Amino acid sequence: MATATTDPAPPVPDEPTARFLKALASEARQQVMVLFADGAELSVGEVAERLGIGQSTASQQLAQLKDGGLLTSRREAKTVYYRADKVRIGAALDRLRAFLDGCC
Amino acid sequence: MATATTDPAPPVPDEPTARFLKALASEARQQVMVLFADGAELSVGEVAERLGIGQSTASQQLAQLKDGGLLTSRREAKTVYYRADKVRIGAALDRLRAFLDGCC
DNA sequence: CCATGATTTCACGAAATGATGATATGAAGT
DNA sequence: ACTTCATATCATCATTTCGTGAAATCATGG
Repeated sequence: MATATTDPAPPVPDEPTARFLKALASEARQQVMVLFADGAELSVGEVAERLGIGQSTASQQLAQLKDGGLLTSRREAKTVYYRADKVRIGAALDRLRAFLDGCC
Repeated sequence: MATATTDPAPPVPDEPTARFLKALASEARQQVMVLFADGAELSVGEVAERLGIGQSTASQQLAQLKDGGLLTSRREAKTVYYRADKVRIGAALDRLRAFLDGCC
């Protein structure tokens, strides 16, 4: 059989897509994303500075965007550089389209 | 000139796209959307019943989804029928892709 | 191993969002 | 006009999210 016993109520869209949507559904995080145009690579501190927000705030937003599959991070010595993850963004958009296609 | 005096800080993605994202960034509303598969047309009461939520809650969720461009409504006598708005959904996805394309 | 620089994690108050019941609006039918 | 049914709006409360500063972690250099 394909599934087990109970079919435990699918999360509707899959978890990754849900996280993608939540990550992007905040104007603050949308503004963060804009900074990463043209494959720009920015550290947490730079993001905080450019947006005029606290450094811990920036760190959390970036983490959520990374969790949502929009950013990747790379550590170089002490500083962590983030950049847009084109591949996963594309995949997320495809999943979103698939969900909307399949649901309506 | 193209713009006026101050350039009042662009909303980042346009308003409609922002509303689209916010509307979809809630698991409750995602579950609502699933009900509208295959062009199904449902009244507020039916949505409330199928999800086991209050009638006012359903009404508000549907309103937000409509505002986000995912649903249309049509009134027939006393009852209001909602259904998925394929056209506007497609447009929203295109705008979202454009934003993500242009920003990263 | 200690000091430093950068980021992450934590706890907290403030603001936004979510769900609910009660009330109001709208559309028919009598 | 009055009643009824369905939906929308309102006031309220519980939950979640957001932003901040303090403390903890992590990686490096001396």
